[in-house]
Amino acid sequence: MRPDANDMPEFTPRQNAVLEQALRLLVEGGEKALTTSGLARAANCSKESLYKWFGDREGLLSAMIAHQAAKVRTHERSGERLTADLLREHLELFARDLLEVLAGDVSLALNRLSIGQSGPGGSKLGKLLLEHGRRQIDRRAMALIDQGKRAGLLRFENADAAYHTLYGLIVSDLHVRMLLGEPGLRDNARQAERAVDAFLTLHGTQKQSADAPRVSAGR
Amino acid sequence: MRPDANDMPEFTPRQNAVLEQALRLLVEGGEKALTTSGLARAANCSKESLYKWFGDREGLLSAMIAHQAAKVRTHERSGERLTADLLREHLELFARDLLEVLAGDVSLALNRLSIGQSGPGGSKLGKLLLEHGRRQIDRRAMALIDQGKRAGLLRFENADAAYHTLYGLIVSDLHVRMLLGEPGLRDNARQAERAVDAFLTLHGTQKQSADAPRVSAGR
DNA sequence: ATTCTTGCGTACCGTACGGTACGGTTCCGT
DNA sequence: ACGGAACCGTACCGTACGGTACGCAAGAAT
Repeated sequence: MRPDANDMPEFTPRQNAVLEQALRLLVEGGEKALTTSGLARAANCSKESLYKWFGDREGLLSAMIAHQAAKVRTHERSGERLTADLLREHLELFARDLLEVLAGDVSLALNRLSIGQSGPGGSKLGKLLLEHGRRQIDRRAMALIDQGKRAGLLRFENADAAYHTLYGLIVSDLHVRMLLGEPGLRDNARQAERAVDAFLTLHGTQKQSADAPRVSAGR
Repeated sequence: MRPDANDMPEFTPRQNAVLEQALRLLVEGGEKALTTSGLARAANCSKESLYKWFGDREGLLSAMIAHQAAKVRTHERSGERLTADLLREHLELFARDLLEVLAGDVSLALNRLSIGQSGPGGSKLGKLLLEHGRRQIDRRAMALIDQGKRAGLLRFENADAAYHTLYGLIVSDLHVRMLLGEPGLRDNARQAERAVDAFLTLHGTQKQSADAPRVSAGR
Protein backbone atom coordinates (compact mmCIF):
# COMPACT_ATOMS: atom_id res chain seq x y z
CA MET A 1 0.00 0.00 0.00
CA ARG A 2 1.30 3.42 -0.91
CA PRO A 3 2.03 5.32 2.25
CA ASP A 4 0.48 8.60 1.14
CA ALA A 5 -2.40 7.13 -0.76
CA ASN A 6 -5.39 9.04 0.45
CA ASP A 7 -8.36 6.74 0.58
CA MET A 8 -10.71 9.46 1.71
CA PRO A 9 -12.81 10.44 -1.27
CA GLU A 10 -14.69 13.19 0.52
CA PHE A 11 -12.25 16.02 0.95
CA THR A 12 -9.07 17.53 -0.39
CA PRO A 13 -5.90 17.40 1.70
CA ARG A 14 -6.33 21.06 2.55
CA GLN A 15 -9.83 20.42 3.84
CA ASN A 16 -8.63 17.43 5.80
CA ALA A 17 -6.03 19.64 7.46
CA VAL A 18 -8.79 22.07 8.40
CA LEU A 19 -10.88 19.22 9.79
CA GLU A 20 -7.90 18.09 11.81
CA GLN A 21 -7.65 21.53 13.36
CA ALA A 22 -11.37 21.46 14.03
CA LEU A 23 -10.99 18.19 15.88
CA ARG A 24 -8.12 19.63 17.87
CA LEU A 25 -10.16 22.64 18.91
CA LEU A 26 -13.09 20.42 19.83
CA VAL A 27 -10.96 18.06 21.89
CA GLU A 28 -9.16 20.83 23.70
CA GLY A 29 -12.02 23.17 24.45
CA GLY A 30 -15.30 21.35 23.95
CA GLU A 31 -18.12 22.46 21.73
CA LYS A 32 -18.01 26.08 22.74
CA ALA A 33 -14.42 26.31 21.51
CA LEU A 34 -15.36 25.06 18.07
CA THR A 35 -16.45 28.31 16.47
CA THR A 36 -16.23 29.26 12.83
CA SER A 37 -14.06 32.28 13.57
CA GLY A 38 -11.85 30.28 15.89
CA LEU A 39 -11.45 27.48 13.38
CA ALA A 40 -10.63 29.93 10.59
CA ARG A 41 -8.00 31.51 12.79
CA ALA A 42 -6.54 28.19 13.93
CA ALA A 43 -6.47 26.66 10.45
CA ASN A 44 -5.31 29.80 8.64
CA CYS A 45 -8.26 29.86 6.37
CA SER A 46 -11.20 32.16 5.90
CA LYS A 47 -14.70 31.72 7.17
CA GLU A 48 -15.90 32.09 3.63
CA SER A 49 -13.91 29.03 2.60
CA LEU A 50 -15.39 27.09 5.49
CA TYR A 51 -18.89 27.82 4.31
CA LYS A 52 -17.94 27.15 0.72
CA TRP A 53 -16.52 23.75 1.62
CA PHE A 54 -18.91 22.49 4.25
CA GLY A 55 -22.09 24.48 3.69
CA ASP A 56 -22.93 25.37 7.24
CA ARG A 57 -22.00 24.43 10.77
CA GLU A 58 -23.79 21.10 10.74
CA GLY A 59 -22.04 20.25 7.49
CA LEU A 60 -18.74 20.95 9.19
CA LEU A 61 -19.62 18.70 12.11
CA SER A 62 -20.71 15.94 9.77
CA ALA A 63 -17.49 16.30 7.84
CA MET A 64 -15.53 16.03 11.08
CA ILE A 65 -17.29 12.79 11.92
CA ALA A 66 -16.72 11.36 8.46
CA HIS A 67 -13.10 12.44 8.54
CA GLN A 68 -12.46 10.85 11.90
CA ALA A 69 -14.28 7.66 10.95
CA ALA A 70 -12.18 7.38 7.81
CA LYS A 71 -9.04 7.50 9.92
CA VAL A 72 -9.98 4.49 12.00
CA ARG A 73 -9.66 1.34 10.01
CA THR A 74 -10.02 -2.06 11.62
CA HIS A 75 -7.74 -4.80 10.44
CA GLU A 76 -9.94 -7.74 9.63
CA ARG A 77 -7.41 -10.24 8.42
CA SER A 78 -8.73 -13.28 10.21
CA GLY A 79 -8.39 -16.07 7.73
CA GLU A 80 -6.63 -18.39 10.14
CA ARG A 81 -8.24 -21.51 11.53
CA LEU A 82 -9.88 -20.83 14.88
CA THR A 83 -9.02 -22.68 18.06
CA ALA A 84 -10.46 -21.98 21.48
CA ASP A 85 -7.34 -20.15 22.57
CA LEU A 86 -7.19 -18.20 19.36
CA LEU A 87 -10.82 -17.20 19.69
CA ARG A 88 -10.23 -16.00 23.21
CA GLU A 89 -7.21 -14.07 22.11
CA HIS A 90 -9.10 -12.36 19.30
CA LEU A 91 -11.99 -11.56 21.58
CA GLU A 92 -9.68 -9.99 24.14
CA LEU A 93 -7.93 -8.02 21.43
CA PHE A 94 -11.30 -6.77 20.23
CA ALA A 95 -12.27 -5.84 23.78
CA ARG A 96 -9.05 -3.94 24.39
CA ASP A 97 -9.36 -2.14 21.07
CA LEU A 98 -12.96 -1.24 21.81
CA LEU A 99 -12.11 0.16 25.22
CA GLU A 100 -9.22 2.08 23.79
CA VAL A 101 -11.31 3.58 21.02
CA LEU A 102 -14.14 4.59 23.32
CA ALA A 103 -11.72 6.21 25.75
CA GLY A 104 -9.96 8.17 23.03
CA ASP A 105 -10.02 11.95 23.23
CA VAL A 106 -11.47 12.47 19.79
CA SER A 107 -14.10 9.78 20.18
CA LEU A 108 -15.27 11.23 23.47
CA ALA A 109 -15.34 14.76 22.11
CA LEU A 110 -17.32 13.77 19.02
CA ASN A 111 -19.75 11.73 21.06
CA ARG A 112 -20.23 14.63 23.45
CA LEU A 113 -20.83 16.96 20.56
CA SER A 114 -23.36 14.70 18.87
CA ILE A 115 -25.17 13.91 22.09
CA GLY A 116 -25.32 17.55 23.09
CA GLN A 117 -26.71 18.42 19.69
CA SER A 118 -29.17 15.53 19.81
CA GLY A 119 -32.77 16.13 20.67
CA PRO A 120 -35.68 13.77 21.30
CA GLY A 121 -36.21 13.34 17.58
CA GLY A 122 -32.69 12.22 16.93
CA SER A 123 -30.32 14.56 15.15
CA LYS A 124 -28.48 13.96 11.93
CA LEU A 125 -25.25 13.96 13.88
CA GLY A 126 -26.29 11.12 16.13
CA LYS A 127 -27.33 8.91 13.24
CA LEU A 128 -24.13 9.72 11.42
CA LEU A 129 -21.91 9.02 14.40
CA LEU A 130 -23.65 5.74 15.12
CA GLU A 131 -23.42 4.67 11.50
CA HIS A 132 -19.87 5.70 10.73
CA GLY A 133 -18.40 5.03 14.15
CA ARG A 134 -19.99 1.75 14.99
CA ARG A 135 -20.18 -0.03 11.70
CA GLN A 136 -16.53 -0.99 11.59
CA ILE A 137 -16.45 -2.22 15.16
CA ASP A 138 -19.75 -4.04 14.84
CA ARG A 139 -18.72 -5.82 11.67
CA ARG A 140 -15.46 -6.94 13.15
CA ALA A 141 -17.09 -8.38 16.26
CA MET A 142 -19.95 -9.97 14.41
CA ALA A 143 -17.57 -11.65 11.98
CA LEU A 144 -15.55 -12.92 14.90
CA ILE A 145 -18.37 -14.46 16.88
CA ASP A 146 -19.93 -15.80 13.71
CA GLN A 147 -16.66 -17.51 12.92
CA GLY A 148 -16.58 -18.84 16.47
CA LYS A 149 -19.98 -20.37 16.02
CA ARG A 150 -19.13 -21.97 12.70
CA ALA A 151 -16.02 -23.45 14.32
CA GLY A 152 -18.18 -24.97 17.03
CA LEU A 153 -16.58 -22.86 19.73
CA LEU A 154 -19.54 -20.62 20.48
CA ARG A 155 -23.18 -21.39 21.04
CA PHE A 156 -26.03 -18.91 20.77
CA GLU A 157 -29.32 -18.43 19.01
CA ASN A 158 -29.17 -14.78 18.07
CA ALA A 159 -25.82 -13.43 16.94
CA ASP A 160 -26.96 -9.87 17.47
CA ALA A 161 -28.02 -10.56 21.03
CA ALA A 162 -24.75 -12.35 21.72
CA TYR A 163 -22.82 -9.40 20.39
CA HIS A 164 -24.76 -7.00 22.58
CA THR A 165 -24.01 -9.23 25.53
CA LEU A 166 -20.32 -9.10 24.72
CA TYR A 167 -20.45 -5.34 24.29
CA GLY A 168 -22.23 -4.86 27.60
CA LEU A 169 -19.77 -7.08 29.42
CA ILE A 170 -16.86 -5.12 28.02
CA VAL A 171 -18.14 -1.59 28.35
CA SER A 172 -20.83 -1.65 31.03
CA ASP A 173 -21.56 1.96 31.97
CA LEU A 174 -18.00 3.06 31.38
CA HIS A 175 -18.75 4.90 28.16
CA VAL A 176 -21.42 7.11 29.69
CA ARG A 177 -19.27 7.74 32.74
CA MET A 178 -16.40 8.89 30.58
CA LEU A 179 -18.76 11.03 28.52
CA LEU A 180 -19.76 12.70 31.77
CA GLY A 181 -16.16 13.48 32.57
CA GLU A 182 -15.00 10.60 34.75
CA PRO A 183 -11.55 9.20 34.09
CA GLY A 184 -11.33 5.87 32.33
CA LEU A 185 -10.17 2.54 33.64
CA ARG A 186 -6.66 2.13 34.90
CA ASP A 187 -6.30 -1.26 33.28
CA ASN A 188 -8.23 -1.90 30.12
CA ALA A 189 -6.61 -5.28 29.62
CA ARG A 190 -7.93 -6.59 32.92
CA GLN A 191 -11.45 -5.49 32.10
CA ALA A 192 -11.16 -7.04 28.63
CA GLU A 193 -10.01 -10.30 30.15
CA ARG A 194 -12.85 -10.44 32.62
CA ALA A 195 -15.45 -9.58 29.99
CA VAL A 196 -14.22 -12.28 27.62
CA ASP A 197 -14.13 -14.77 30.48
CA ALA A 198 -17.75 -14.06 31.23
CA PHE A 199 -18.74 -14.12 27.58
CA LEU A 200 -17.12 -17.51 27.05
CA THR A 201 -18.77 -18.81 30.19
CA LEU A 202 -22.11 -17.77 28.75
CA HIS A 203 -21.65 -18.72 25.13
CA GLY A 204 -18.57 -20.95 24.92
CA THR A 205 -18.85 -24.65 24.24
CA GLN A 206 -15.88 -25.67 26.36
CA LYS A 207 -15.28 -25.60 30.08
CA GLN A 208 -14.25 -22.12 31.02
CA SER A 209 -12.61 -20.45 33.94
CA ALA A 210 -15.82 -20.05 35.88
CA ASP A 211 -14.73 -22.69 38.38
CA ALA A 212 -10.99 -22.99 37.85
CA PRO A 213 -9.05 -19.75 37.51
CA ARG A 214 -7.00 -19.48 34.37
CA VAL A 215 -3.29 -19.98 34.48
CA SER A 216 -2.39 -16.60 33.04
CA ALA A 217 -2.43 -13.33 34.91
CA GLY A 218 -3.14 -14.37 38.43
CA ARG A 219 -5.20 -11.74 40.14
CA MET B 1 -46.53 9.98 55.66
CA ARG B 2 -48.18 13.28 55.11
CA PRO B 3 -49.16 13.60 51.47
CA ASP B 4 -47.83 17.11 51.03
CA ALA B 5 -44.78 16.75 53.18
CA ASN B 6 -42.02 18.12 51.06
CA ASP B 7 -38.86 16.17 51.71
CA MET B 8 -36.81 18.39 49.48
CA PRO B 9 -34.86 20.73 51.68
CA GLU B 10 -33.31 22.66 48.86
CA PHE B 11 -36.07 24.75 47.36
CA THR B 12 -39.42 26.32 48.04
CA PRO B 13 -42.53 25.04 46.27
CA ARG B 14 -42.46 28.03 43.99
CA GLN B 15 -38.90 27.30 43.01
CA ASN B 16 -39.75 23.67 42.44
CA ALA B 17 -42.53 24.71 40.10
CA VAL B 18 -40.04 26.83 38.19
CA LEU B 19 -37.64 23.89 38.02
CA GLU B 20 -40.45 21.74 36.73
CA GLN B 21 -41.04 24.19 33.92
CA ALA B 22 -37.32 24.24 33.23
CA LEU B 23 -37.33 20.47 32.86
CA ARG B 24 -40.30 20.68 30.55
CA LEU B 25 -38.53 23.18 28.32
CA LEU B 26 -35.40 21.08 28.30
CA VAL B 27 -37.24 17.89 27.43
CA GLU B 28 -39.28 19.49 24.68
CA GLY B 29 -36.66 21.58 22.99
CA GLY B 30 -33.23 20.48 24.11
CA GLU B 31 -30.58 22.64 25.62
CA LYS B 32 -31.03 25.51 23.21
CA ALA B 33 -34.64 25.87 24.33
CA LEU B 34 -33.64 26.24 27.96
CA THR B 35 -32.92 29.95 28.05
CA THR B 36 -33.31 32.28 30.99
CA SER B 37 -35.76 34.49 29.14
CA GLY B 38 -37.72 31.50 27.91
CA LEU B 39 -37.86 29.96 31.35
CA ALA B 40 -38.97 33.24 32.92
CA ARG B 41 -41.73 33.50 30.34
CA ALA B 42 -42.81 29.87 30.69
CA ALA B 43 -42.77 29.89 34.47
CA ASN B 44 -44.29 33.34 34.89
CA CYS B 45 -41.41 34.63 36.88
CA SER B 46 -38.75 37.24 36.31
CA LYS B 47 -35.20 36.67 35.23
CA GLU B 48 -34.11 38.61 38.28
CA SER B 49 -35.75 36.04 40.51
CA LEU B 50 -34.06 33.23 38.61
CA TYR B 51 -30.66 34.75 39.29
CA LYS B 52 -31.59 35.51 42.87
CA TRP B 53 -32.63 31.91 43.47
CA PHE B 54 -30.09 29.95 41.50
CA GLY B 55 -27.14 32.27 41.15
CA ASP B 56 -26.34 31.72 37.50
CA ARG B 57 -27.12 29.35 34.70
CA GLU B 58 -25.00 26.52 36.03
CA GLY B 59 -26.69 26.90 39.38
CA LEU B 60 -30.01 26.52 37.66
CA LEU B 61 -28.87 23.36 35.88
CA SER B 62 -27.54 21.91 39.12
CA ALA B 63 -30.82 22.72 40.81
CA MET B 64 -32.68 20.94 38.04
CA ILE B 65 -30.59 17.83 38.53
CA ALA B 66 -31.06 17.89 42.29
CA HIS B 67 -34.77 18.49 41.87
CA GLN B 68 -35.20 15.60 39.47
CA ALA B 69 -33.10 13.28 41.61
CA ALA B 70 -35.19 14.12 44.65
CA LYS B 71 -38.31 13.06 42.76
CA VAL B 72 -37.02 9.56 42.06
CA ARG B 73 -37.11 7.50 45.18
CA THR B 74 -36.37 3.79 45.10
CA HIS B 75 -38.43 1.57 47.32
CA GLU B 76 -35.95 -0.54 49.23
CA ARG B 77 -38.29 -2.53 51.42
CA SER B 78 -36.59 -5.88 51.03
CA GLY B 79 -36.70 -7.40 54.46
CA GLU B 80 -38.15 -10.66 53.25
CA ARG B 81 -36.20 -13.87 53.23
CA LEU B 82 -34.56 -14.49 49.87
CA THR B 83 -35.15 -17.57 47.77
CA ALA B 84 -33.72 -18.23 44.33
CA ASP B 85 -36.98 -17.34 42.63
CA LEU B 86 -37.40 -14.25 44.75
CA LEU B 87 -33.88 -13.11 43.96
CA ARG B 88 -34.50 -13.56 40.27
CA GLU B 89 -37.73 -11.67 40.56
CA HIS B 90 -36.09 -8.77 42.35
CA LEU B 91 -33.24 -8.69 39.87
CA GLU B 92 -35.64 -8.59 36.96
CA LEU B 93 -37.63 -5.85 38.63
CA PHE B 94 -34.45 -3.89 39.12
CA ALA B 95 -33.49 -4.40 35.50
CA ARG B 96 -36.87 -3.28 34.24
CA ASP B 97 -36.81 -0.21 36.49
CA LEU B 98 -33.31 0.64 35.38
CA LEU B 99 -34.21 0.40 31.70
CA GLU B 100 -37.33 2.46 32.29
CA VAL B 101 -35.45 5.17 34.14
CA LEU B 102 -32.68 5.41 31.56
CA ALA B 103 -35.20 5.63 28.74
CA GLY B 104 -37.21 8.36 30.46
CA ASP B 105 -37.52 11.70 28.73
CA VAL B 106 -36.20 13.72 31.64
CA SER B 107 -33.30 11.40 32.31
CA LEU B 108 -32.21 11.47 28.69
CA ALA B 109 -32.53 15.24 28.49
CA LEU B 110 -30.53 15.81 31.67
CA ASN B 111 -27.86 13.37 30.59
CA ARG B 112 -27.63 15.05 27.19
CA LEU B 113 -27.33 18.41 28.87
CA SER B 114 -24.62 17.32 31.27
CA ILE B 115 -22.68 15.47 28.61
CA GLY B 116 -22.89 18.37 26.20
CA GLN B 117 -21.65 20.69 28.92
CA SER B 118 -18.90 18.28 29.92
CA GLY B 119 -15.35 18.87 28.80
CA PRO B 120 -12.23 16.77 29.10
CA GLY B 121 -11.71 17.95 32.66
CA GLY B 122 -15.10 16.84 33.81
CA SER B 123 -17.74 19.42 34.53
CA LYS B 124 -19.57 20.03 37.77
CA LEU B 125 -22.75 18.91 36.08
CA GLY B 126 -21.39 15.52 35.17
CA LYS B 127 -20.18 14.80 38.67
CA LEU B 128 -23.48 15.96 40.09
CA LEU B 129 -25.56 13.89 37.73
CA LEU B 130 -23.48 10.79 38.38
CA GLU B 131 -23.67 11.29 42.11
CA HIS B 132 -27.32 12.19 42.47
CA GLY B 133 -28.66 10.04 39.68
CA ARG B 134 -26.71 6.88 40.18
CA ARG B 135 -26.44 6.64 43.94
CA GLN B 136 -30.00 5.49 44.50
CA ILE B 137 -29.88 2.87 41.76
CA ASP B 138 -26.43 1.68 42.74
CA ARG B 139 -27.33 1.28 46.37
CA ARG B 140 -30.44 -0.68 45.57
CA ALA B 141 -28.62 -3.09 43.29
CA MET B 142 -25.63 -3.48 45.59
CA ALA B 143 -27.90 -4.23 48.53
CA LEU B 144 -29.72 -6.81 46.44
CA ILE B 145 -26.72 -8.72 45.21
CA ASP B 146 -25.09 -8.48 48.63
CA GLN B 147 -28.19 -10.02 50.13
CA GLY B 148 -28.07 -12.69 47.46
CA LYS B 149 -24.54 -13.56 48.40
CA ARG B 150 -25.30 -13.71 52.11
CA ALA B 151 -28.21 -16.02 51.33
CA GLY B 152 -25.83 -18.30 49.44
CA LEU B 153 -27.59 -17.66 46.15
CA LEU B 154 -24.86 -15.66 44.48
CA ARG B 155 -21.15 -16.23 44.21
CA PHE B 156 -18.58 -13.58 43.38
CA GLU B 157 -15.38 -12.11 44.70
CA ASN B 158 -15.91 -8.44 44.03
CA ALA B 159 -19.40 -7.08 44.57
CA ASP B 160 -18.62 -3.98 42.59
CA ALA B 161 -17.41 -5.98 39.61
CA ALA B 162 -20.46 -8.20 39.81
CA TYR B 163 -22.71 -5.16 39.84
CA HIS B 164 -20.97 -3.71 36.79
CA THR B 165 -21.44 -7.03 35.05
CA LEU B 166 -25.14 -6.94 35.82
CA TYR B 167 -25.39 -3.35 34.65
CA GLY B 168 -23.61 -4.11 31.40
CA LEU B 169 -25.79 -7.12 30.72
CA ILE B 170 -28.90 -5.06 31.26
CA VAL B 171 -27.98 -1.86 29.46
CA SER B 172 -25.24 -2.76 26.99
CA ASP B 173 -24.86 0.19 24.62
CA LEU B 174 -28.52 1.07 24.77
CA HIS B 175 -28.01 4.14 26.94
CA VAL B 176 -25.55 5.77 24.57
CA ARG B 177 -27.70 4.88 21.57
CA MET B 178 -30.71 6.52 23.14
CA LEU B 179 -28.62 9.55 24.08
CA LEU B 180 -27.72 9.81 20.41
CA GLY B 181 -31.37 9.83 19.44
CA GLU B 182 -32.18 6.21 18.67
CA PRO B 183 -35.48 4.86 19.90
CA GLY B 184 -35.41 2.57 22.91
CA LEU B 185 -36.21 -1.12 23.10
CA ARG B 186 -39.65 -2.35 22.21
CA ASP B 187 -39.69 -4.79 25.11
CA ASN B 188 -37.76 -3.87 28.19
CA ALA B 189 -39.06 -6.89 30.08
CA ARG B 190 -37.54 -9.29 27.59
CA GLN B 191 -34.17 -7.61 27.80
CA ALA B 192 -34.38 -7.62 31.60
CA GLU B 193 -35.15 -11.31 31.62
CA ARG B 194 -32.26 -12.17 29.35
CA ALA B 195 -29.83 -10.05 31.33
CA VAL B 196 -30.81 -11.63 34.63
CA ASP B 197 -30.61 -15.08 33.08
CA ALA B 198 -27.07 -14.38 32.01
CA PHE B 199 -26.15 -12.82 35.33
CA LEU B 200 -27.42 -15.83 37.26
CA THR B 201 -25.60 -18.14 34.91
CA LEU B 202 -22.41 -16.27 35.72
CA HIS B 203 -22.84 -15.68 39.43
CA GLY B 204 -25.67 -17.91 40.62
CA THR B 205 -25.03 -20.95 42.77
CA GLN B 206 -27.84 -23.03 41.31
CA LYS B 207 -28.34 -24.61 37.93
CA GLN B 208 -29.74 -21.94 35.64
CA SER B 209 -31.54 -21.83 32.38
CA ALA B 210 -28.39 -21.89 30.32
CA ASP B 211 -29.12 -25.43 29.13
CA ALA B 212 -32.79 -25.91 29.96
CA PRO B 213 -35.14 -23.09 29.04
CA ARG B 214 -37.17 -21.74 31.89
CA VAL B 215 -40.80 -22.69 32.28
CA SER B 216 -42.10 -19.15 32.41
CA ALA B 217 -42.48 -16.85 29.43
CA GLY B 218 -41.69 -19.13 26.54
CA ARG B 219 -39.94 -17.19 23.84
C1' DA C 1 0.88 39.83 -20.04
C1' DT C 2 -3.79 39.09 -19.07
C1' DT C 3 -7.46 36.80 -17.30
C1' DC C 4 -9.64 33.59 -14.17
C1' DT C 5 -9.88 30.90 -10.12
C1' DT C 6 -9.05 30.08 -5.49
C1' DG C 7 -8.84 31.40 -1.13
C1' DC C 8 -7.01 34.41 2.77
C1' DG C 9 -7.97 38.32 5.98
C1' DT C 10 -11.05 41.44 7.68
C1' DA C 11 -14.92 43.96 8.31
C1' DC C 12 -19.64 43.72 8.82
C1' DC C 13 -24.71 42.37 9.99
C1' DG C 14 -28.54 40.50 12.52
C1' DT C 15 -29.63 37.93 16.24
C1' DA C 16 -29.91 35.96 20.59
C1' DC C 17 -27.93 34.91 24.65
C1' DG C 18 -26.54 35.69 29.89
C1' DG C 19 -26.88 38.89 33.17
C1' DT C 20 -28.44 43.55 35.35
C1' DA C 21 -31.42 47.51 36.45
C1' DC C 22 -35.76 49.61 37.28
C1' DG C 23 -40.64 50.69 38.00
C1' DG C 24 -44.93 48.77 39.64
C1' DT C 25 -47.62 45.43 42.40
C1' DT C 26 -48.84 42.21 45.89
C1' DC C 27 -48.50 40.59 50.38
C1' DC C 28 -47.00 40.24 55.16
C1' DG C 29 -45.58 41.87 59.67
C1' DT C 30 -46.32 45.36 62.93
C1' DA D 1 -52.52 52.14 58.07
C1' DC D 2 -47.89 51.92 57.01
C1' DG D 3 -43.34 50.18 55.56
C1' DG D 4 -40.62 46.84 53.64
C1' DA D 5 -39.66 42.59 51.41
C1' DA D 6 -40.49 39.65 47.60
C1' DC D 7 -41.36 39.41 42.99
C1' DC D 8 -43.17 40.21 38.24
C1' DG D 9 -42.67 42.34 33.62
C1' DT D 10 -39.90 44.70 30.73
C1' DA D 11 -36.34 47.21 29.07
C1' DC D 12 -31.57 47.35 28.66
C1' DC D 13 -26.38 46.20 28.00
C1' DG D 14 -22.30 43.89 26.37
C1' DT D 15 -20.86 40.16 23.98
C1' DA D 16 -20.24 36.58 20.82
C1' DC D 17 -22.00 33.70 17.61
C1' DG D 18 -23.34 32.09 12.55
C1' DG D 19 -23.27 33.68 8.24
C1' DT D 20 -22.20 37.17 4.30
C1' DA D 21 -19.64 40.60 1.60
C1' DC D 22 -15.59 42.78 -0.05
C1' DG D 23 -10.72 43.68 -1.14
C1' DC D 24 -6.58 41.67 -2.39
C1' DA D 25 -2.80 38.35 -3.35
C1' DA D 26 -1.01 34.16 -5.52
C1' DG D 27 -1.04 30.54 -8.99
C1' DA D 28 -2.75 28.36 -13.31
C1' DA D 29 -4.37 28.69 -17.99
C1' DT D 30 -4.51 30.84 -22.36
